[in-house]
Amino acid sequence: MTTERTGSPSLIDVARAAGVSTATAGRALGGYGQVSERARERVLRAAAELGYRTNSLARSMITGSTHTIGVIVTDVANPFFAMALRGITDVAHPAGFEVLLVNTGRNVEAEQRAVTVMSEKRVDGIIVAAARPSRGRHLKQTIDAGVPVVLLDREVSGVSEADTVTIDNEHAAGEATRHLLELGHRRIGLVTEAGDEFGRLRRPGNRRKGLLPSALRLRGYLRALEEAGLPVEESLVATAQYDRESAYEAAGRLLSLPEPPSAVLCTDNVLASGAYRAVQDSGLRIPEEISVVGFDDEPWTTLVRPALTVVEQPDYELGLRAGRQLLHRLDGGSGSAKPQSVRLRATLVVRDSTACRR
Amino acid sequence: MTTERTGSPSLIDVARAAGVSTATAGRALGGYGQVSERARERVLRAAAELGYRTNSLARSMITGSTHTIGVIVTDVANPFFAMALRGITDVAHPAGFEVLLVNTGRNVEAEQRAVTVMSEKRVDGIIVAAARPSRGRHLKQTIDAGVPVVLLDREVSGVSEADTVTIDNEHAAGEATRHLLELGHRRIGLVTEAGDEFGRLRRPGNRRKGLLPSALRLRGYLRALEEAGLPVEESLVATAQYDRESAYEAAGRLLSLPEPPSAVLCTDNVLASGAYRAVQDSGLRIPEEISVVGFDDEPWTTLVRPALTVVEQPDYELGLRAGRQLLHRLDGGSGSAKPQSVRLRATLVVRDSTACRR
DNA sequence: CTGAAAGCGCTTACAG
DNA sequence: CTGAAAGCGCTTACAG
Repeated sequence: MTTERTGSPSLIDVARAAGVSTATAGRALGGYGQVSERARERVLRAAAELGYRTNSLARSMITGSTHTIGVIVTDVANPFFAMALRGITDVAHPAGFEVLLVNTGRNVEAEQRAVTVMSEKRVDGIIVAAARPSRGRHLKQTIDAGVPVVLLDREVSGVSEADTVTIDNEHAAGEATRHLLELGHRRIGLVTEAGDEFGRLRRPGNRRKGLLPSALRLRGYLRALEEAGLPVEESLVATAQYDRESAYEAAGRLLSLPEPPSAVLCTDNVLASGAYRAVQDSGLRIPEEISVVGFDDEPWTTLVRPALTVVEQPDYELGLRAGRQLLHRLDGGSGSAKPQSVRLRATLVVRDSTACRR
Repeated sequence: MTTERTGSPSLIDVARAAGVSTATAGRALGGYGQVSERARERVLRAAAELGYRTNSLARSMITGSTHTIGVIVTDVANPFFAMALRGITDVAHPAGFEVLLVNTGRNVEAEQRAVTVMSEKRVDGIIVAAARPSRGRHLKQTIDAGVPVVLLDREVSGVSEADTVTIDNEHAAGEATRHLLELGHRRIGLVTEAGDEFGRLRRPGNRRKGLLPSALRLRGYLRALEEAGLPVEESLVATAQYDRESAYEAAGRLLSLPEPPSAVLCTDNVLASGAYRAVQDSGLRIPEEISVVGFDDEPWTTLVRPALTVVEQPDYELGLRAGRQLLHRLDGGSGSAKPQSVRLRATLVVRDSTACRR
């Protein structure tokens, strides 16, 4: 029976109108198999007249592919992820893939639910910026169930089968720290959300995966100090929640230390804006009295005075590469090839907020 | 025949393992209909053991709902849309809806394709920030085909059946202009991407829908000047492409006018950052020698010195309301109720970049 | 090149 | 509460 008024016209309706079988109509419309020019024309005309739209659900159920990739991030409103997301869509759309987006708000349960739902919706693959590098069982299961996963921005312990596209955070933070060391700074403060990893990181030989970017940056900072033969002082590592206000307070704590740092490094763009504000409010002159380094090259960093020295992350490219990685794997070519690991370099951009220690 | 090794286990496999019919297994797993406690337990256990994941495609094909909403924006990387998008996901996810995201890059053809694909994927509804307010046929067709559409941030001519969630741009720009007028400014420059609408807007009685926010802001500016009995000078309206560099140049043109403005209003956050930069580089002191007003309350506006006076748009709420609007319509309650039109107010936040004309 | 038939994996009356 | 059967709208061998 035909669904004439209930919903949208089906292939049956089109086939009937064109005077062919549904098989032929499907071939003409779907661009597969062989169809005579004459049949094709009649089908296309009928489809246009009826306002026919293919039902992708039915097609996907048969073909096994939805041409949809899942993208899971912790916060789309963070410029870093917003840019990465654009990188992903910019490679996905031209390739004929749609993006199913989930924002987890850094909640692992939300991430687990997202992965489940995406599996049920039969996405072809998933790109995920994991909320917690130590929680990866759901991702492992997803891969085992045959859904390719690309880890974005952060590796996850126990998910070694996934492709990985990250930034060399440890090296980047090291660069920034060395830059300050070369300027003569000996007491360098850090504003980070990974302060609680301090103890774990100090234990030597701790090379396991599963650290958030901020923790890796903390490690880069610590290593650079050690290599310079400087003592690491825990009071110089100020922990903040992941928001501007908390970073403001953390930076304030550094500045009011009995022996305050002569330079401050922030491990992230959100924290940097809060810390920069705190330094402004402290009345200290940048860079004469204190040097400041941020992470991520947001537009505002060149608008403030003095312009901020930053570690510039290739956020857009990160997304681009993750998208390509996934599409490549879906292409079948590399179907079950061994996981690829791409690590992009961040660049230190020296501007006016860093200067020699007076 | 069972798909035992080919793919993931199906309901048939679960039913067999649990010793019940697929109908019963489906009821137990899907949470619909009546199932005895005993049967439910056996089914759930079997499903867990097999690692069963429901196939949403099959379910959706029958139920007619995918629990997915399409979201179309011009640029996810723009903080304004990034925030709106988060508003949408924040209301969609808790309600059990996923978001299918398309970035059009302001390209109408991309938008048309997006709408088609989303229809074919049978999204339950679409939220769209249209690329061109004058091009709405594809949206109209979508609505006619039974897919609810909510217009975000911009109305589209000829799509009167859609719900609408916008900001009162004309009023907001008027407020900003009046603020400058009250400070004694008589020559107020505008940096906008809608400069080419200048002629059309000046013709009185032009009340048709289908103007981009920037054009509405231009209109608000023009009206405020007229109401103040001031002549409108075309040379004070500097047109820019939608990027920082172009805004930098446009602002530069204003400043090098024979008789330059004593105040500049920017109709958008991207343009504002470029214009602010141009003023900085001009050497003019803000606000002593020139006042500056921006749009959108980005974090950087309080980081620059002097802090920027801005029109603050409720970007997050815009997304939230659009999401709610759509979900409400999907709830059936308001199924075919007449279209709702929500207009949110933007707020003028006066800071240090505006002062009395000297 | 074309069509009849089977089948993708579910849900939904319907009868018991 | 349970199950056999029909059906959602397509694509895919298979035979002609």
